[in-house]
Amino acid sequence: MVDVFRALDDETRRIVLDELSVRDGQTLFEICSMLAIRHGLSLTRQAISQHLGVLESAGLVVTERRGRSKFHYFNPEPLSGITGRWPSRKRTEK
Amino acid sequence: MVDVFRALDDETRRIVLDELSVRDGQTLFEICSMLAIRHGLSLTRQAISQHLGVLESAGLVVTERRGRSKFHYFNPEPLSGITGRWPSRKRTEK
DNA sequence: TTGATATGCAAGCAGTTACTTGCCTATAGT
DNA sequence: ACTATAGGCAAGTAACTGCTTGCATATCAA
Repeated sequence: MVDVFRALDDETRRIVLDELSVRDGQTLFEICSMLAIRHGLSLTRQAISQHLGVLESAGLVVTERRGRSKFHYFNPEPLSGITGRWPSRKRTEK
Repeated sequence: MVDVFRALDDETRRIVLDELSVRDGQTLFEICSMLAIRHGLSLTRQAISQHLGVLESAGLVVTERRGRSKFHYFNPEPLSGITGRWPSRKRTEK
């Protein structure tokens, strides 16, 4: 089980979340193409697969397997634990 | 300049933010005592000083030096960049 | 079945991180 | 001036992280 904070401590993983938040439900190969073409990241498929594993372990990505493809979906719910830990006191609070 | 995500990827640093959000403006030695007594963390002063340096470099802590003491204040503003990057789509959005 | 596609597992390597140890600077009190 | 207090700098080390390479598994199409 990976911590949400650690999962977010990597620009590649953050970009993956960016991409999934734009187009959800992509496969590993689609994500590889996205990162290579649109972000100039020349990583191997395995490297990206490991990143997806970290994101999934942190609950930020949920997957669904159909046939030989695995679809990845962005789950923003764990992000609430971050700002929820240090609730920024509103100035309207007397 | 340290990334906010990296600064948060450490439980000790997160606890420091917890402590400062409860009692702001503590010195290095006060923070050391807090971590040791209330959290059972037996770290050296230098280790905690380095953590404070990371937090300050990320903008999460601002400091003010008076005499031989340095006071540390929690600045939650950089946290807005985290949830701001992946705005959780509200369900009221059609 | 044969071959191509989509993904998984695991070992190894280089760079980074957290922590310690040792020494140094600066301020305050006597 | 001397001592204690509060903090800073830097090198070294053990553990971890991101990435690659190589091989294996599973699904689909012919």
